[in-house]
Amino acid sequence: MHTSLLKYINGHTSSVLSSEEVILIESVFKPKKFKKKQYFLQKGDVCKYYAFIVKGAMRQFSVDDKGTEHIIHLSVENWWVGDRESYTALTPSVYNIEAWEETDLLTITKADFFFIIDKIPAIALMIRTMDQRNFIANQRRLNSSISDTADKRYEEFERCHPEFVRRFPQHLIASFLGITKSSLSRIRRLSLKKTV
Amino acid sequence: MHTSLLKYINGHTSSVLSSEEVILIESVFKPKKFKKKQYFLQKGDVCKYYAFIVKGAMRQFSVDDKGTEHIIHLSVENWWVGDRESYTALTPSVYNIEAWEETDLLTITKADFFFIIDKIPAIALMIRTMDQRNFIANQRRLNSSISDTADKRYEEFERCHPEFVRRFPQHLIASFLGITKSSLSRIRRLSLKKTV
DNA sequence: CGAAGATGTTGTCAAATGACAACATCTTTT
DNA sequence: AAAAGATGTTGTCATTTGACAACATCTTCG
Repeated sequence: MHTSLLKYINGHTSSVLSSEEVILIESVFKPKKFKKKQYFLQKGDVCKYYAFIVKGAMRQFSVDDKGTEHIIHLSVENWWVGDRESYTALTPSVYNIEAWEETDLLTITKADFFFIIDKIPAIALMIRTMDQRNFIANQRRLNSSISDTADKRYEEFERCHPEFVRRFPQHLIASFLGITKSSLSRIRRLSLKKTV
Repeated sequence: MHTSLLKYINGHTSSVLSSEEVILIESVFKPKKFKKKQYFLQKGDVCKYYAFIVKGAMRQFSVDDKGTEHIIHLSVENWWVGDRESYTALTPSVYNIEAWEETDLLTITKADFFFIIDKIPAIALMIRTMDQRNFIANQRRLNSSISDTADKRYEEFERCHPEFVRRFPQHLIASFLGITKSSLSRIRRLSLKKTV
């Protein structure tokens, strides 16, 4: 169960984890299984666990006054899920996180995470790299959301994340891009005409 | 010149910097002055320095095919500026960073930054906290950009960053929010009618 | 002072998008 | 198999926003 996580950690660092480190890591990450539609986090609750996705897919979303859902993140294998704000500040989350497929997670508490950050240099490095990537990805998404038109954003999304287009239904992707499902449907029809 | 930076670093950690650490920090951060409209980073160049703003204000923006500028960040005293992606990957930046006012910076190279991260625990902690905050801020901005209407986004911006509204012209704020200056002008007129 | 530039508002029109609903498929559940 | 639910498309109409231009201030700089 932990092998994909260990690979992930090693992938972020030049040295290899020692066997003591591996044991420590395996002791703090608790495997949990989620069924389709099962919630990992519900709005109003504190996010007690951060989690590494071993297998499956999840979505993080907010719900506005009108009851409309807005997709914040779509995540699959080898990604992390959790609400960082709630996790570190211990405040009630404004987001929901739900399994979209049968999902295997490796969960870790805040205390354990802080503990292994200090104990294992590779983890500290991994976090820095993760934050790094996240920073850049968010920057790009933000840039495209204020700079590009909806059809360009979708085109870009399709190009960068073809597996997501296959794996998540269209209305979730529309919501991720900040448009309605009808609008995305029309954008796709028009872009088809162009290429044909 | 460095006092505001030292305060900033101490503000992120419970312990206080030792005098050796202070000397090391002062040796790697080089003060630089920028005049209004002077570029700190130009699209196509590698971002060789990250910088702490001691005094002044800067803007980071992209320019699209049509020549339209899009504000990515507006930054003032006690904020950091730089293109993290270009800085760490040493790739040409797609952004411009320009002084909007007379600005005093404390700049640091990537090599020096990595060096002091390993040497000074408080710096490592500061970076983690910075990334943390950035992560959360970006998450919120992203959430609002896909969930809220333009008038709500402006209202929120005004509420959270009143000093920015005073300090930067309206068309930059419009661009930051992802709308045109005309549109923002109209949104403001309508919101005035509501409150009156 | 006068010219040039920056900033902000408004008008007009077109394009993009949302809201809402109906409908057709397709999948899952009972 | 039948029913229920999820997904995706399309139509209609209203609203928002963008594009573009004109204009009024206001500031900056020679």
